[in-house]
Amino acid sequence: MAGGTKRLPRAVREQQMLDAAVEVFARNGYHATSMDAIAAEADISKPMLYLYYGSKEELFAACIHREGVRFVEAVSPAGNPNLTPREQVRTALFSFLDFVDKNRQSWMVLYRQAMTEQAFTGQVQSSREMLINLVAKLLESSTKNPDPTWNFSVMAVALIGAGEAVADRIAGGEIAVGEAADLLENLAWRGLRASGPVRD
Amino acid sequence: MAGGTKRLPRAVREQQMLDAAVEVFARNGYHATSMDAIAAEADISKPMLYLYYGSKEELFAACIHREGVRFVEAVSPAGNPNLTPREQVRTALFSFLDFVDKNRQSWMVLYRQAMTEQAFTGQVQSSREMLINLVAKLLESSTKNPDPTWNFSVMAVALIGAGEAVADRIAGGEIAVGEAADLLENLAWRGLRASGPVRD
Amino acid sequence: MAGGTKRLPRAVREQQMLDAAVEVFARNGYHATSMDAIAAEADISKPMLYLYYGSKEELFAACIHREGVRFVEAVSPAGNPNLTPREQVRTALFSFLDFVDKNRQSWMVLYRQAMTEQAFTGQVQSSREMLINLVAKLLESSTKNPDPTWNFSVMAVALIGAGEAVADRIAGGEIAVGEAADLLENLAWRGLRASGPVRD
Amino acid sequence: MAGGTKRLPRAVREQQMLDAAVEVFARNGYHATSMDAIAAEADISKPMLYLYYGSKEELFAACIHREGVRFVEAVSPAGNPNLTPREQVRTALFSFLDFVDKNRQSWMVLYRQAMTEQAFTGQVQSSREMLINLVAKLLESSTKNPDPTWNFSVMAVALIGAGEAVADRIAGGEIAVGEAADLLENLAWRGLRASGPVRD
DNA sequence: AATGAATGAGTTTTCATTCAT
DNA sequence: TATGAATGAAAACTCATTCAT
Repeated sequence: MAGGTKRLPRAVREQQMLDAAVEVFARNGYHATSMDAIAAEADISKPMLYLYYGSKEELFAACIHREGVRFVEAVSPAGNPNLTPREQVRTALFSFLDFVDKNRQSWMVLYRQAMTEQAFTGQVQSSREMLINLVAKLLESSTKNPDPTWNFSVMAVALIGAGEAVADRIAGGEIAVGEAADLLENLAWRGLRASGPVRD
Repeated sequence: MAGGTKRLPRAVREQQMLDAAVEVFARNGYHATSMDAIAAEADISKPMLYLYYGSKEELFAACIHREGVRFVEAVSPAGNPNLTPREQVRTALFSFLDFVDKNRQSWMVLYRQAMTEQAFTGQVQSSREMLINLVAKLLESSTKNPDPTWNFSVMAVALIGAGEAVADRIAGGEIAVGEAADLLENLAWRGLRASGPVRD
Repeated sequence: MAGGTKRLPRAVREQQMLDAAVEVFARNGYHATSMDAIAAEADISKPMLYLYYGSKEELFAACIHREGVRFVEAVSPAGNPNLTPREQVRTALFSFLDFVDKNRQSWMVLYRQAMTEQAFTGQVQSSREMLINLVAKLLESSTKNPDPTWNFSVMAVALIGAGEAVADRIAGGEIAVGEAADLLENLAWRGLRASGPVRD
Repeated sequence: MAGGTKRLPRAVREQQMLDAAVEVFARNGYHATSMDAIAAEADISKPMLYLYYGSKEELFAACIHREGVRFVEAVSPAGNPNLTPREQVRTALFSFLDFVDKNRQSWMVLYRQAMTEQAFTGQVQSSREMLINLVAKLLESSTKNPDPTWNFSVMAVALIGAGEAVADRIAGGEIAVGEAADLLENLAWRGLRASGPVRD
């Protein structure tokens, strides 16, 4: 009853729907979310959802697309070529974690849901792959005399895995962005020596 | 029809069922897996599943329990106190990644599925939390003059996140165990310097 | 296919469904009635039943509620205070038996089914208890110098039991309303002497 | 595990099974009772039930048969021709209500369950019909100058209905046998005048 | 005589999806 | 544009019943 029967321009409706969908998907997961629940959250009728997005799958795809774009927009400005690699890493790390902190639902949907749902891993994985390659390149370019046996790609996987794990804790409100960024930066640059000599 | 209609002793059937369940859950995820599909895979009738495990939820719980035990059994022997911390880490890393490599479905079920399913995160998260604390302790004890601002717990989260990400690639057959173990060990001990001086 | 595929307003469909449900419940009993059978009888799809009534239990509850209301509406006008007690009893008896005669399915559902189904005895028993108390009061108030050892409540139970048994025969088409009403009235007022001196 | 694997003579086993079946049927009703539950209660395996009784329906039939015989055996001695009709009624009433009081489960199964279950009403109804005819005869024979319009059969239905309703309360432990028998006897012989003149 | 093991057939319930207005 | 009404298809779960030992 709340929303009435307003005629809204397409663009507005689209956002309203995506907002609702992201909200509910983030809360309950893809499978446990029904179109009914999304329609209710958006305060519109179910046929509207189908009119605009065709199917649950497409709606979810639209969600991860929008949130993915937001994510990229938030993180990409970090690649400022005037900075040293370490500064670049630091900036990127911070904007990444900050985005997660401020857009917990985005993170949930993109990471927790999309990554797990067979039908969508592809979409997310490919973006992720790009990011990994990017980081791998960055690592390689910032390393003098690279050891030929050294696999930068795997290293990038590990670093990003570390980042995601930490991001997950941030999304859960368990740790703070600044602390996490420092720590990850140190881990990358110095390993566990960060806190003092490690006994070997 | 494939498997015939033998009368099997309870213990055997239990394993046969769990094998099938793990297989299908790993392939399709918890929600997308129907009891029918599991019964078909195990070449038995659905009521047997219910007779032995009571419900889909309990069946899945039995899966993660069995795989969890396997996992712990495979990894725990690593804690040999005669080794240096670094050797301990190296051994643990290797047995972890080796287990994942040889039990890809276990990893899928335990990590990808159980972690995502609202109803089961608890079970897995608590084990994970224990592991994280363990690693945090290990880090702390192996560090001289620990920086009081240093948060070993977050560091453990990051390292384990890195490990999980790498394990995921191993489960996907994309990278090799030995290489991955070296790399993670180095990351932990030396950061990115591993491959040579990093320009700052 | 028989009934066409019209879009009916909610209120109409509700009644159509209840009609079908009462029909089938009365015929087969609660347990032996499947939602499929009711849907078929109502010439609609099963999901509609769930959309409107939520569950088989709630659907049955809705049935006994509607029939209960009908019953009360049919019987309650009898309580006209201008009549003598005996006239009141006579009127009430007649409207009760007449209702049963004209709404056999209602009686079946309310009495035979609802009374027997563990989950619903409560609902019906409490109405019945009220009726019994009402009758007990009526008996007490219409009796001069009541014997203090006399248990009006048990008497009410007996009389209502007699009424129900007779109603059951009426619902079965075995006896006629007028005759039954006379007889019960006499039984209440005069016992078996009704037909002449009883040898002791 | 409790019962072990004793070899019992057929007759004993049969009773053991019927005891269990009556117990569970009385508690949960026919439909809500599973063969599993009965087997468990009897502490035997399900195939035994089928070996002895063929099907759930036949098992239930055996229950109502045995309980019906018990019932008749308990009540029939009442028909002592040396007694006056009123004494006969009094004796019969008492033995009936006493039986119900001491065999609540029998009553539950015979009256509440069997009467409601489509497939069994026949069996019980025919016994009931015989009883009704018996009472009708008794009424007729004990009445001088019977009013030709007087329907003794309906009167018998009413009286037995009253008796059943009261018996139900006795089975529920709500009222005592003696009181109930007195009351029903008075109701039959004197109507509500039992407690003093009724205002007309 | 007795049972552990096994299942076919059915039940309630849910959900993505589509008409008719 | 917008929706109330409606459903096909499938999922989880149960139960009476039987077979092989």
